[in-house]
Parts: sequence; structure tokens; C-alpha cells
Amino acid sequence: MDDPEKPGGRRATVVDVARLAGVSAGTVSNAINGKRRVDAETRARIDAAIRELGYRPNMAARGMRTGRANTIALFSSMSTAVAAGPSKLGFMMEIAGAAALTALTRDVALVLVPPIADPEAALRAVPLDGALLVEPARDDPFLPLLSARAIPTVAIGAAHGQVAAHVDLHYPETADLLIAHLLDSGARRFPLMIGTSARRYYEAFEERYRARAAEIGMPPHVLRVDETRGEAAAAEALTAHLAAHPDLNGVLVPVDAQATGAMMALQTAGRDVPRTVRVATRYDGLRARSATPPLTAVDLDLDAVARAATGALLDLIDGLPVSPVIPSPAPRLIARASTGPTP
Amino acid sequence: MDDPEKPGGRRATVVDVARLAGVSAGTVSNAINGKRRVDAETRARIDAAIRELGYRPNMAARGMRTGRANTIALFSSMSTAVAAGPSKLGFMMEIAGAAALTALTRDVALVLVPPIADPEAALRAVPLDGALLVEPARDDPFLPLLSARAIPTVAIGAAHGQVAAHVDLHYPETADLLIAHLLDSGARRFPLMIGTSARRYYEAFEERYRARAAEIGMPPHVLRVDETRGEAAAAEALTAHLAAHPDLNGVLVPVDAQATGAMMALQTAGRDVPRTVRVATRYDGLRARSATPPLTAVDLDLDAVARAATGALLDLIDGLPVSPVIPSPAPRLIARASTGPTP
DNA sequence: CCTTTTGATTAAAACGTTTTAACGACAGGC
DNA sequence: GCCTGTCGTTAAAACGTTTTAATCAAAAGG
Repeated sequence: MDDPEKPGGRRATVVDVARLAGVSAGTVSNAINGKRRVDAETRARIDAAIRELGYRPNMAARGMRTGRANTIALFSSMSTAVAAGPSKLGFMMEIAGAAALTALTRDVALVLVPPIADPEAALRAVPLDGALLVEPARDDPFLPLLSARAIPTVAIGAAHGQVAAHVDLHYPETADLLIAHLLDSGARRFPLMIGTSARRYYEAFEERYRARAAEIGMPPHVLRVDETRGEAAAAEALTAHLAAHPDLNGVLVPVDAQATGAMMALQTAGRDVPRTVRVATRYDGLRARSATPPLTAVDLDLDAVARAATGALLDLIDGLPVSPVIPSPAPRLIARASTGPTP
Repeated sequence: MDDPEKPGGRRATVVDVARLAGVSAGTVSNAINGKRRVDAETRARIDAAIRELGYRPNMAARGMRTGRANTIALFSSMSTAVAAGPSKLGFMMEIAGAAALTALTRDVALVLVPPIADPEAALRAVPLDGALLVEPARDDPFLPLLSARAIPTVAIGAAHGQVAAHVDLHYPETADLLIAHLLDSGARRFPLMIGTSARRYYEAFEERYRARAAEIGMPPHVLRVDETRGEAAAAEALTAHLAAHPDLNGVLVPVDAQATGAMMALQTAGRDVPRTVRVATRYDGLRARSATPPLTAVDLDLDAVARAATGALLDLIDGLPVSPVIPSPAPRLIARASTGPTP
């Protein structure tokens, strides 16, 4: 089983296999990747030779010939500050795990590209067949590089029209779900806190929030808080808002790190969650689950999302048709203590 | 700046550059990776040609010639069950981020290999120059594959002698630190809860625990709990132990997911943490920080650990001498409310 | 002034695979 | 019995680098 070395010390190559099977190198190649028909009997001889020599194809050589690298990258475009802490890391990594797994089942490796000072370095290091982008901001540094190199790209959850396809994360529906639940749980006056970077997801939340607020006659307050400054900035912002609007009885904070920041502000202000203030967030990660009280959030089924995105990207690379917006499971509300008595 | 295409539509190659610079392909190669001396003036011409054509080397071709893939892999050998939940994910991912970053600064990409049913698939997909293994168990499925392929491997925090080098995670010192702190905070009778898999880190904790218990005359109780069953199993186990030993006033639970499970058990048993029972864990992740009360833990400086491991692996690949045990920062106790009044 | 050494360069080989064009054998249709 | 395909196979070309061995010019040494 472990006989990867030829007597000569060299690793077995396709011509070694060919020689042993009494056949040409081209036929071995065809037998291996089944592009052309090859006689069943010769194929058997070739398989035997492969096993005997412990042959494994040299991927670099194959890649050079085919132009394929069998590699896709997952780019985390969030700012270094956020990524450094465990803030959005959970989101990224839930996706990374599932994406790596589905890629591997199609014999493709997933390389991780964390936020990096010099984005070109990432593309210099390794050849890529495609890229996965998680909720890219409008000014994402990787996007121009990827499109300049004509690397097929699939975005997860957002696109400003710059990518071939993106999987739908249902931003408006998610916003509606959370807003409706806040209203149901008795919140009548609640601000929306979002980040300052240009993300589709913030835009969608703001749009739905303003629309619904107008419908029910709630004065809208949108708090834009620098998400790179994490919990602390969120706490400060909400504290300031509380001073100006003491009558608030809810908060909608989609970014989980900001949500826990908001909770801190509420606690130091002596507000009781959920009795006097309801809090809801978006990403149902460890952060939301382990807050006190646990936060109402939305199950986005990131596992399924990652699988869909990866599958679509691989199809795109293979030249198969891919719908520009890839469907994903509908978001599902997870009601927790932060918006009322737990069921 | 973006002119990656030759008029012909092809991407520029080394011979295109050579032609434009009026020089041979070999010289261009030498100019690029500086193996041989090349005249300053010709080098300037070559650089100009490279810029003009937007030339970027074809990594697959280079890899075929040199045998290098410019790729290392991070293997997460923990069981799928644990990895699926966010349990040990934080640990893994803190390392993944830092490792990917340091690898990129040396023009190497990091590929992520999650636990997978068929470990061979991971190695089939992509050529690897080396591998990083996070706290491998004694029967880690990847180890035999890696050594059969003679892939340089560095373990993080543990080794049963099967790898060339490993970075020291200071298991005994960490155990001593936590045990001493529990004693300082007034705990006199506390069990140790560890997982059931064969990990160096469990062994070290058990050894130190038993030694110290013997010194101070505390009856040792080691609870082995299946870590793949997460919080729930830990809660059950501690509940059972509480029934048999109601006099306990502390718990040492290095695995963070089990620590929060233990907290649940204590809460439902009506125990007050930290007043009547002190709790301490090892990994200072989101989980420990956001528990109520927050858990005393140990700062392992995983960022530095990952940098050290990655650097050593790359050195190993480059044939540089690497010490078999790579030093890393000493562990530092982070006292939190779970072991006494917060400072 | 001849011989050696050195330094910069080059042409060609090599890396291991896939693809192309060509080939022979064999079958079917007339 | 001849033309046409079809099928399986092959030899050779191609992919884009790096490396090797050779070449040439200039400098150094006597």
C-alpha cells in the first residue's frame, strides 16, 4: 500500500505506469481521467500497474497542461480590526469549513485568504481557479484584482453587480423577519444600528427599517457605527442614543458584535432586557447564543449557503451555466430571551 | 497597470518578456528569482518588460519544474461532531487566520482541511509542501498518510513522536497554573474533566492534577467525558459526579465546551459560581469570555503560536535546521469571575 | 602576449502531464 | 471487394518554467 517510490528513488510517473502496463502514456492519461474511451481490458491492466507502482498523478504537471489549479480561495474582506478579534470570525469560519468540505469532495482545495495589507500577495502566491467572497463591501480590495485576472468569482450574500453570481442571503426578508418580531414582542420605538462600511446588507436593513417605520408611524433612527471598533463603539453609540431618546423599548442590531455592545450599554443604563428593551440581531453565532440573556437571531443556514456557493463556483469554473443569483434556504427566526419570555 | 493579456490573447510568458527585453528566457528566470547574478542594466530592461507586459509567472509551471507547490495545509483532526458545532472551531480558526497570514508573507498559500470522511481525498486534491497539525490525537488519521508521503509536518501543541517538530503549548505549566489558581481561590476538592480521546494534552493535565492532588492530600477524581458529545455530555457527567460528591467546591475543565456544559450542570444543581464552586478552563475563546459568569482561562497567545509553527514549517520545507520543539510564549492566567471576585 | 579565471549570457534539456493528429484494425453497407 | 466509419491506440507536440552545460567576452595573472 505504501510503495510510492520506484526502485530508482523517483516517484512513479505516467510513463512508468505505461511501460508496466505495456501501453502508451496517452492511454494511461485517458484511462485515468476518462476523457476518451479505453478498452476495458487495457484499463484493468493500467489500474493494476497504478496500484503496483503506487502511482499518484503529479498535480503541478497536470495543472500546467490543463491550466487548472484545482484550487479556490475564500477571501475574507472584512477589516483587519474586526477579523483580529473573534467578532465576524465565526461567520467566516462556519462558511470556510463547509466550503472546504464540498470543495474537497470535488477534488479542489480551499485556500484561506485573511485580510492582508497587500492583497496582491495573496494572488501572487498561488494559482486560483476561482474565488469566494463573503459579503464584500462596495470598495472591496480584492474585487478589482479578481476581475482584472478574469478569475471566476461567487459572492456570498451580496453583490454590487461586480461578480458573475452570488448566493442570496435574503437581506430584506431577514430584516422583515426581525422587525416584525420586535413589533410582535411589544417594541414600539427602536433604532437600527448598522456599520459604516458600504455593504449591501446594511442598505437592505436600512431600507426595510425605514419602510416599516413609515408604515407604522415610528420615527426612524439609524445609528451608523464603525464596525471595526467592535463592541465598545456600539456601546458608546447606544449610550448616546439612550440619552437623547430615553423612551426606546427595543434595538435592532444586525452585527452580532455590535449587538453585544448594545447589551452592555443597556445594562449599564439600568435597562432590563427583555422586560423594558427588546434586542434582536442577525447572525446566530456563539456570540448571540451565549449572551445574557441569549439574543434573538436568525438562522441563515450558513452550511447550506456555503455548499451552494461552492457548488456554483465549481460549476462556473467548469463552464456550466450558473444562475446569477443562487437560491439558498429561507431565513428562520430563532426567538430567544432577549425579545421576550422564552417559549 | 491592468494589461495582463498579450495582443494575441495569451497571457504573457517568460519568453515574451525575454523577447521584449532582448534577452534569453533563462536570464529572465534568473532575474526574477535571483539564483544567479545578472547585470544591473539587463535586469532593469527585464523589469521594464515585465511591467509593460504585465507578466506574472505561471505557478503551475514553476511548481512542476521545482517540485514545490507553494502550499501548506492546516489539518483539523478533531472529530466532525466537535468541529460541526462552534466548539473547538474558535481554537482552530484563531490559528488558521494567523497561519494563513504568515504563510502569505512568504508567498505560500494555506489550504484548509476540515475533518473529512476520506482523508486521502484531501491529499489527492492538491500538492502540498507541508502540513500543520493542530493538537493531533495519538490515532490521528492524517499522520500516517503524511509520513508515507514524506510531507514535512509540524504539530501544534502535541506530538507523540511522529512529527519532525512541534511547537510547545506548555501543557504541564498550563495545568499547574490553573490548579494553583483554583487552590488560591479557595477550592479544596475539585475534579478534573477531560475528553476520552488520546491526546497529549489530556495526559499532561491528568498527570499534573494527580501529582498536585497527592501533594495536598486531595482525593483525585478524573472524569473522562466523550468530547464529541459537547456540552450536554459534560453537563450529565458533572451532574452525576455532584450527586456522589456533593462536597466539591471547584471544577477544572480544560475543554471550553465541556466547561460551559459543567456550568449548566452547576446552575441546575443550584450551586453558585464562584461563591460555592470555582470553575476554570484552558482555552480563552469567545466561549469562556461570554459565559456567565465569565470563565477564568489561560491566554495561550495562539497568534504567536501559529506564527511560530508556520515559520518553522516553512523553514523545514526550505531545508533549514529546525529545532524539534519550537518555543512559544509562556501561558498567562486570566483570572475572571468564575474563580472569585473580579479584581 | 599568452593563459586562466571570472562573469554574464544562452541554447537546449528537463519536469510530467494532456492533447492532437495520425494510424491500423475491424465492422458494416453497398 | 471496395469505400466509410468507428474504435482503440500511439507518437509527438505542447504547456511555461528552471536548470544544465556550453559559449563568449573581458579581466586578471604571469
